[in-house]
Amino acid sequence: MAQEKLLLIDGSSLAFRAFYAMYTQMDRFTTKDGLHTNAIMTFNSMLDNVVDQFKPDHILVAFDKSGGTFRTKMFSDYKAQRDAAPSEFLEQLPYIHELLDDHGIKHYALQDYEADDVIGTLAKAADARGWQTNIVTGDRDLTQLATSSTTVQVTKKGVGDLEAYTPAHVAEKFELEPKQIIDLKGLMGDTSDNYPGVTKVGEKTALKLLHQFGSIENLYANIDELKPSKMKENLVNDQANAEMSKTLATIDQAAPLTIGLDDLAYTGPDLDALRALYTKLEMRQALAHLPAATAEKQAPVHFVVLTDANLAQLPKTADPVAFELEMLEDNYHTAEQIGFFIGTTEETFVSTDVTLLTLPKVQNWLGDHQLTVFDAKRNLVAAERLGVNLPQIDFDLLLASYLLNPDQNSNDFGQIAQDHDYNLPFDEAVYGKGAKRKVPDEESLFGHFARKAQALLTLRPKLLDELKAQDQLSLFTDMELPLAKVLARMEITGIVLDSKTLQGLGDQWTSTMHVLEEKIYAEAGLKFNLNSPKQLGEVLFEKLQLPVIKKTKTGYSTSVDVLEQLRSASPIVQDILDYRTVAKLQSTYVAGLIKAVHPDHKIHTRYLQTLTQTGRLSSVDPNMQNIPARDEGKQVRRAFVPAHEGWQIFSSDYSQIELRVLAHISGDKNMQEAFKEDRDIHANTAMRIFHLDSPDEVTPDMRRQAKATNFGIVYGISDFGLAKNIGITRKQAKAFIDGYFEQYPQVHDYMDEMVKVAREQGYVETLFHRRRYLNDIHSRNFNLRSFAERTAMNTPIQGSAADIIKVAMIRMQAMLEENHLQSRMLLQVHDELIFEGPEAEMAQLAALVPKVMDSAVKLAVPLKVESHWGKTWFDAK
DNA sequence: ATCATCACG
DNA sequence: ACGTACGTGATGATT
Repeated sequence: MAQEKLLLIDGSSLAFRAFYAMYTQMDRFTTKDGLHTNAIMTFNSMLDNVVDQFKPDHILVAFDKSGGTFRTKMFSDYKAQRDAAPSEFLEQLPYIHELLDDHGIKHYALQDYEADDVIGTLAKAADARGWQTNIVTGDRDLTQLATSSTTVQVTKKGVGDLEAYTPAHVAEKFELEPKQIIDLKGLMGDTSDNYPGVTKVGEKTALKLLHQFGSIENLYANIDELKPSKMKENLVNDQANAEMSKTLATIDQAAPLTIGLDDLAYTGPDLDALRALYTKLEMRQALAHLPAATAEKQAPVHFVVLTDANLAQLPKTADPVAFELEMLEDNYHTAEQIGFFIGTTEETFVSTDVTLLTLPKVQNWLGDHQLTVFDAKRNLVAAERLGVNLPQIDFDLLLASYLLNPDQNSNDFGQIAQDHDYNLPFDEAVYGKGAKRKVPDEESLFGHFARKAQALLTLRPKLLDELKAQDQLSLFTDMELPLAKVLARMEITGIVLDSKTLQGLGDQWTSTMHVLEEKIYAEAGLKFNLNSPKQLGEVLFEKLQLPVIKKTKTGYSTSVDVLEQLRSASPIVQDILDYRTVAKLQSTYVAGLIKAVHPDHKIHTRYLQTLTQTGRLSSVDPNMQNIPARDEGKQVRRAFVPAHEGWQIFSSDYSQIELRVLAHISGDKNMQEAFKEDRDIHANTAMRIFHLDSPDEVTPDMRRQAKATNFGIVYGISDFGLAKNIGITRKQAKAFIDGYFEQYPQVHDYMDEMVKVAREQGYVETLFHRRRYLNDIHSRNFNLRSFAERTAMNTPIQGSAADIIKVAMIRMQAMLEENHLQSRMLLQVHDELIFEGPEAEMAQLAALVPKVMDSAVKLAVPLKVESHWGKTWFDAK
């Protein structure tokens, strides 16, 4: 039989380390009931790490017992100087105990003794039995326990790394044996435990003495060997201290334990209990890593494999039907479709033959029922690839979950189900991840399908109730769900990319790049990797000795704002800036976009509808919302062309939508007046903050500064941020902001109000009741709290603007269909919609699109929309 | 996987 | 005294 392995954990010390390791981020880790979980989470992952690493057969976690110990009785000041543990820590301790119970790990504390003594006693017993022991602690004093079969693992900075103290390692570090560690502590004392040692003796001196004498006892027996000195005087005077300190530092290896080694057998966690605890504590990471969520360990489920012979079994029902067309990859435009399920209240029908869906019988059946899905857009696009229509999706678990709380950052079905207290294996657990992702055996796959179907039908009424309770039913039913269908249509339509045109541009940029490269190498006097900020930093700030303006945490900053300040210092700087520009265009917008073109010569982006915290969309594979719009990069837009000869690209954008939203929700009369009279809002702001009488007095520079201030206001202003942005002093920026709030007083009230609302109810809302929770609003950490406050001010503005364009998109799609136009909507870029259509329809679009967009919602100020069209996206400006 | 950088609104 | 503008995604380098 292999050697028994024992793991002893200093629970008190590790819990403390865990708490302080995440101390600065503490307020990010709280449950909705306000319980801090940072120590619990960190302790949990430390536990997983060490159990994984040492694979013990026996485990004990020892804690200090509250109240005094035999050491306090001996020396009343022992640990007396310590502050009481923070309440945020103490509230977590009971949960750490519960966590250990659920992990199946014994924990123990003994009256009058410290965790060290419990550990020391057990380690000694284990040594006697010839077991192999690892002790995990944050306290170096425990290294005195190291023996040939006991290793003391001490946490290094943070909690991730362990330093293994074997007798050999102790010898290497201190030239001492483990048992001499207590002599070391006796001489040095310990400030954290508050015992004295010998005056003026620190680690250096203590080590020297011990190398000479071996122990405190031997030192005092032979003290005459020391030449007279201040140190010797101190030693003599403090002999009692030294001896007492040594006793205090000595771990009692014969503590009267009421448990023994045989009580410590470790057989693994109670996964159901752990899952329940993790769920209760909202520990999503931990839940995700729980190995239990595999199909095998789930209760068996029933399903029927659908074939063309048993289609008649699909029952007619008025109840909701769960549906999914499953793919293992993110990109549903191209992913292999591995199967589907149709789940009714009674039975789940499954198949890997997705062509069954194309049979008229199945299509008709699907058309006759209300479908409940996870990710409507994904299913719509995938079905369309088969030529299948899903006309009646009326619930989307992913979307509903996102609206209830947008900060869920997962789109794993199992994860979302678990977030709503429904136990469903993660997709990741059933399918694997990364290179290991594959279609599982049919039994697992179909079992997973059937469980998902049940989850959908169970969670649907629950989430609908919650949406209703949060006043978000209309947001869900009338906005997000219809939008999913509109977005699916836009993604499927795609936009044609003229790769030849783009490649032509790319060739020019590539040659510019080569010229600049050579020039820069010559100026630098060496060749290096220009794309490496690290190497570039060395060249600029070490070789060329340019002044360092800013540092990043890894080295010198070489970002644009830094380089711009260095432009006059050396001609190399401008060349680097130019190189950066063309390198970016070439790699991201030429090579990158060409790589993303589908065989139909089109780009089919995917809009992420459940990602942003504000309600905006985002766009991936490729990102079509950050195509260059200014300067040379704008040429890229020439490569985006209509799908047909004689068609054009048409674009409409909201003018100043965020400031108009602000004027509306703040109710500010002065700002509303400016918009009602269609004035240039930035010039208007300039007149007000610079106290001018006429628009003629506004200089371009005043307007620029006023514009930056307007933006700053929308972002949740700070004088520092504004100062940095427009290159004025912080004092001047402060004056701008004060002036601004004087001129737009209700904007000021709005800012205060949003922060107050966030504090009182824990979240802020948009015009359409989109919600964002701001846990950090109560943080004691200035940075986190300030960030939450700015977010409270910005989110209703950015989010309401996002709501408005979403409404416009839904109406716009309907209008295109009603008017039987060939034109179609292709892209959305936050405040802008892009279409393509026959040249003959351009005039109609020019009338229709702005009308739909500016009437999407009725605000206290008008919405203004501007339109352009032309042969390419570049020309639609 | 994370960082620094830079593209967009 | 603290050290900050809001929301995103892709790239190449580095770990």
